[in-house]
Formats: sequence, C-alpha cells, structure tokens
Amino acid sequence: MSRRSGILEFAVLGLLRESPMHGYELRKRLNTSLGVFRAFSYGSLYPCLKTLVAGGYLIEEPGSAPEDARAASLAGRRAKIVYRLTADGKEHFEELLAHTGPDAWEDEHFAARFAFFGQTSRDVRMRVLEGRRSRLEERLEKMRASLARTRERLDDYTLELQRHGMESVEREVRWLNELIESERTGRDMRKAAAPQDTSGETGGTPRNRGGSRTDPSGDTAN
Amino acid sequence: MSRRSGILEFAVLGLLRESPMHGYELRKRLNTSLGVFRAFSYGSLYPCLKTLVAGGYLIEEPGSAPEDARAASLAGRRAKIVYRLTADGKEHFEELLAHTGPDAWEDEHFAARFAFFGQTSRDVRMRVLEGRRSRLEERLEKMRASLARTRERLDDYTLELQRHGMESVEREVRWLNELIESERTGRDMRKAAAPQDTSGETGGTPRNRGGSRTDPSGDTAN
DNA sequence: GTTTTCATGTAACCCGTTACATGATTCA
DNA sequence: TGAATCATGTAACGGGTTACATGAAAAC
Repeated sequence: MSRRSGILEFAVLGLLRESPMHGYELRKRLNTSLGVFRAFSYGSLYPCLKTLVAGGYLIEEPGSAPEDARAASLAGRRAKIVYRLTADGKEHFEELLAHTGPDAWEDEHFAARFAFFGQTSRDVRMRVLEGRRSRLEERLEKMRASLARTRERLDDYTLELQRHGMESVEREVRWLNELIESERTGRDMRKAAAPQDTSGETGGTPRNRGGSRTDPSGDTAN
Repeated sequence: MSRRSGILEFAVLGLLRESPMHGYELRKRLNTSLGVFRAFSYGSLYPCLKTLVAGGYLIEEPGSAPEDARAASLAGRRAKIVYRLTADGKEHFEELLAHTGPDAWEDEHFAARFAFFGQTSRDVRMRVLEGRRSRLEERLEKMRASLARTRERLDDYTLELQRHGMESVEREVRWLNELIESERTGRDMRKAAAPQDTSGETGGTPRNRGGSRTDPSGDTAN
C-alpha cells in the first residue's frame, strides 16, 4: 500500500516543491518540461497523489473556487484540487534527493534525479554523475566482450544495431565527463547561452529556429 | 491467454527460427546478442515459451544428452528441453515480420524489428525505417515547441537534460538517414572501415582496446 | 565431494496503462 | 448551444520482475 513507485512519486514531489499545482497541470509538466521523461497517465498519477496525501506528504486545497455561487451549492460539486507539499513532504523529498543508492544510476531514475539537480547539493550531484558513469562503463565492458565473442556469427543488421547501441552509450559517457568536469570547476554547464554560434558547431545545440512558433496544441494526448 | 506480449514473443520466435535452443540459452541471446535489448528474466521467458507451445508455434524436444557431441559444438552443454519452431510458428513469425503498424516504430518494438532485419524483405525494412524516422521527427517537433515555450522558466540542469535528449534523438534520425540511404543504394551498411579518428576519440567504433579477455561470464544474474 | 554453473520453473507482487465514466469551463 | 479542452477519477488488465524452489552436470 505504501511503497508507491520511486520515480513517479519522486518527480511529483519535486515538481510540487517548486510550486503547488493541480493534477492535470502536473501531468503536463511531467510529460513536457522534464527532459525525455516518459509519459505518465492519469491512471497512475491520481492514485499516486492520493497515496502521497494519505502519507501526509501533500495536502489538497480547493483550487480556484467555482466563480458561480449557485453551482457551488449543488451537491456533488467537483472542483479543481490544488496539491501542496507539506513540511513532511518537503523533508521526505529532501531525503530522497540525498539518498544515493545503486538504483539512482539506472536509466529512468537517473533522468529523474538529474531533472532535479537544481535542488541537489553538489556532492550528491557528483556521486550521482559518477555512479551513472561507472554504470555505463560496466555496460560498455559487457557489450564489448559480447561483441568480441559473437562477432562472426552475427548478420550485418544485428551488428549494426549493436554498434549503434554502443556508440550511444559512449556518447553518454562523454556527456557525463563534461558534466563532471563542469561540476569540478564550479558553475558553467556547457558553453551556456551561446547566442550566435559562430563556429561550425560542436554539440549541435538546438538551433534557435525562428520565433516561438508555438503550436498551442503541442501536447501529448491521454 | 493468447495475446502474449508482442516483443518478447516476437524475439523468441525470431531467435528460434535461426536455430532451436533451450530456454536458458535463449535468454542469454536475448540479453546479449540483440543490441541494447532489455534484459528479460526467466519469470517472463518460460511462461512465454509455454503459451507459444500451447498455441502450436513451438514444440518441445528432449534435449541432447551429453554423449551427443555434435549438438554441443557452440556454447554446448547438455540441455533438457529444446524448443523448435513448428511450421505454424514459422508462418506466424513471417506474418509478424511483414506487419507494419504504428506500434512498430516505438522504441523497443523498433529495436526488435531491426534485430531481425536479416529476415525481413527490403520494402518492409524501408517502411519500418521511415516510420521510425517520422516518429522521431514528430517527437523532435514537440520537444522543440515545448522548449521554445518554457525556455526561460527552466533551470540550467533541466535545460541541459532536454538539450541532451534532443541531441540524442537528432542523432538517431541521422543514423536512420544513413540506413535508409544504404537501403536505397543496395547493400552496403555503413562506410564500414572507419577512418582514423583525428579528433581525440569521437564516435569511431571502439573495439580492440587491449586484451578484453575479462570476465568470461559476461552475464546478467537472474 | 563440494561449489559453480547450467537449467527449469512458479507465485506473489509492482508499476503502470487502457478504456471508461463524469463533470466544468471556454469559446466559436 | 454544442464542441473542445480542462479536470478528476476508477476498474480491469498487462507485461514484466523478484524471490523462491528444485535439480542435474561440470569444475575444482
């Protein structure tokens, strides 16, 4: 009953720590704001919110009250519910942030942790980054070994898949190296703003295409 | 009862099509041979094998005894139950291979499909590759839009996470472009040889770093 | 002869989704 | 006024893992 999922719970607490929200908006933030974060559905979000409330980590507050006074008096009225972190919730999240276990380097966990690095102390950040890196290096070792063992028996496509997979992992390791270096030499985080990229381009940063041609419906359907 | 998971079932059929095997070895192949394939556990593998047998796609055969030297050639050990594809199973797999639906471009599905491209007709390969690509391009569009909308409100780490995520996707798109081009111009598959990396260790295929004779049991524990 | 690895399974649980049901608000 | 979107929920199922139970062959 109590041991609700690590990652969803963690992300919810983290987002609500920044500011109170209602479920619907929470889900949007979960799915867009946070990196390549997996898309959670209401079917998992609302139950999660409930157990967090039950655990005393959140409180429900009436959202923007029904402007319509007459409607408010009707029975069964459902209003927006804004969730706010309690003191306990804050403390709990703090603990989760500080906790570095081998879970923290796994793919999804790591992404979630990274997304809240802004709230994380530097030494914990370092541990997480380094943990992640060595996790990936282990993985690389295995892939190399496996590749060496089986190279001949594999067709071109399987080989290519494997090669591409390894390259991706190597790429992430390099990324981590940069991040760790940044952490060591104080603030910086990449060549930062980079208004005009005069050079031929290193990392490929997004490229500032036109104005915010927003497409208001840039949302993920349920 | 029948609608067993797409991807595991698919991979099992595909591997068994190449050659009969017992469960234990099957799992190993699943976890190592096939790209960055997710690690399946026995808890899902064996039940899956059972339903495939029940469906008439596989038959169980008594494993080779220790005196059967020929069967022990590769990774050879004695086995208890060897699974072999039936004619129905072959046909079923063929259908799955030919089937191009929007599921086929999703991350895990795609990897599984790609792993068996060796058995796949060229036009299907093209459809899958192009489907995957446009799937990723959609995703990129959304990420860009979301990024444009929220850029100011995000802290450096969130931003960096997002940037890195986008870069990964862009990278895969480029990879797909190359593959599609290869398919168009007949066989080739990559520029192969890979010239020297003049820049300190870029993307080049790493292989061949010292004696990799490490840890012969490159396996994942159950 | 004991430890390791190979080998096969099962039951309980976990984390999440799909599909559904409902109601409120906004806007053309 | 009706459609789209915002907003909240739930029941049923799905696809997988973990932890456990078991045993036989290999390796030391």
